[in-house]
Amino acid sequence: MAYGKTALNSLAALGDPTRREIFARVAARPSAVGEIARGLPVSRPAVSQHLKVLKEAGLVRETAEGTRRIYFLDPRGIAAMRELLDSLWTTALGAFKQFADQLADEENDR
Amino acid sequence: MAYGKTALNSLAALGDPTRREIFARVAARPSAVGEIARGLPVSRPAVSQHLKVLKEAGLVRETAEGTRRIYFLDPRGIAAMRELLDSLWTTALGAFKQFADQLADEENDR
DNA sequence: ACTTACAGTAAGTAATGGCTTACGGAAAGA
DNA sequence: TCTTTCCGTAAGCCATTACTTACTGTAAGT
Repeated sequence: MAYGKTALNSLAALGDPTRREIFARVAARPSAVGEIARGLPVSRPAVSQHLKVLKEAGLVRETAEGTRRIYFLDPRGIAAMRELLDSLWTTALGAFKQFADQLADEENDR
Repeated sequence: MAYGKTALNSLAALGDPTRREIFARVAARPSAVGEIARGLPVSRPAVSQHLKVLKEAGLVRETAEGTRRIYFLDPRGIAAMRELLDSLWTTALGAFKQFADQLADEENDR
């Protein structure tokens, strides 16, 4: 529980391939739901549902523009994931260095 | 497709809680499958399956040691995720700024 | 007021994914 | 070679969830 639930939810939200694709499109450029759905192999309501998950995960936000809803990246969610990853990265580097040294020693022993 | 799909896949691999725990244990110290499974609420084959996913995501690698398979982190996967997140961070800030400016303009128009 | 365009929600179905048990196979020791 | 230890794979089960169609609602134009 060392990390925020937000970051963990974000990771889980990216578990679905379709949702990853939607996320990538929103990341490329803020867009309306219809635009995002266009070209995707799933229906527009499906995209709406995915966007809801991404929103609850803190990865995207929306703003109304007429009857259209423009979705764009939420910096907070991205930041949370970055922090989580940075923390993992630190401990991982330490462990890996130790392991690499050990491997090198075993090489020298032959 | 502006970003590497591989890195997104890596992030997705960390979506499952059990898989995160396994990844954390491997991150803490390179270990064999049996060691990792010990203390976990799932069976050893389940751990094997999770490790397979993590491996395909480029997050871990393995080396044989007798009949044991030692799993350790793959720094390249971690690095790829960091680069992706850094890139996302930049675009997220841009999208958010654009959103904030737009809101400010609409405020002024009233 | 009527229509059109856009999007979220409900409900039911299909598919995915994580888990288990059972099995097979390679390495090391007796 | 026989046994033991370690591990990956196969098959099937079950809970979750992703998807579709149908519906409702809101904003804007005519």
